[in-house]
Amino acid sequence: MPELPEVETRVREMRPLCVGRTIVGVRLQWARHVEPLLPSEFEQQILGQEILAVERRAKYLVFRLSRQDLLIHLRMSGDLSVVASGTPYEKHDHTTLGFDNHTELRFNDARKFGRATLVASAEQFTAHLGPEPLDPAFTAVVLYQRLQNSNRALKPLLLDQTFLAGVGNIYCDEALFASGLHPLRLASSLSEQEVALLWQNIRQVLWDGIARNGASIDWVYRGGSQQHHFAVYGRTHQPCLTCGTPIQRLVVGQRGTHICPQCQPSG
DNA sequence: AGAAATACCCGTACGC
DNA sequence: TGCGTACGGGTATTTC
Repeated sequence: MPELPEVETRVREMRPLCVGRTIVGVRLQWARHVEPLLPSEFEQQILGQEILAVERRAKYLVFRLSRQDLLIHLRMSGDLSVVASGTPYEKHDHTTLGFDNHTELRFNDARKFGRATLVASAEQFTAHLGPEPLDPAFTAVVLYQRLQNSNRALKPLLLDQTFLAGVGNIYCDEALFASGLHPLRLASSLSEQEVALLWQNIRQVLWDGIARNGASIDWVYRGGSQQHHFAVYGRTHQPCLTCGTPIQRLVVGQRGTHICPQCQPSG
């Protein structure tokens, strides 16, 4: 369940392993990974291009290539790694890019939700997305104005990538809890004070996630400890860390939602 | 037009 | 044990 912090973690991990590499080989095991291009088109276009930079926009990893941009979205279960050429393939290694130094970038994606999109311009491709929550330009005032313009419930709005880019279900629940806001509150009903708190907490939970290298959650089924450091997400029926009230799970906009009914009054 | 619901996937957890 | 089923999650697409 990579959200902004998990994607940012991968960006930082991939950057030193990918920048400066030239793509000399392609292996596609799942054609739809590269839609809307056909595998043959994808391969023909990407071969020979050098990776100039690795960046992030929303939940996309952006690989700046010689002539194009490659955007990788991990969706639910995707993960990236760079391994030595010849390393045996893992079960769900669907897309592999071979580099000029005997290493390979492997896109493992158990649920096949991810995408590797080759485009002329990442900016154009992501133009419809909302502001970056960690960008200095994203101020509390900007958030307040955007919330004022909406009649929707708070949570579905925060998850709408055209409203705000990079926040997913987990960090959304965490930010709302930290702000004492009920997920069904009407966006435009928030006071300036409430928005200021929400703005601060959105950024805080994201920064915290990045600081922990996105390792707070067992996202992509990496074996071992399933420990996480969240206050409400995944803590249904467990006591609220603030007041002890059992955490409730409800469904908001089709999404599992975790709240403390005491700390996040619906009224 | 805008908002809500559905489709896309499959590993996992659960019930019988 | 093994089979069947519900569930989750981000976003493009479809429906309301």
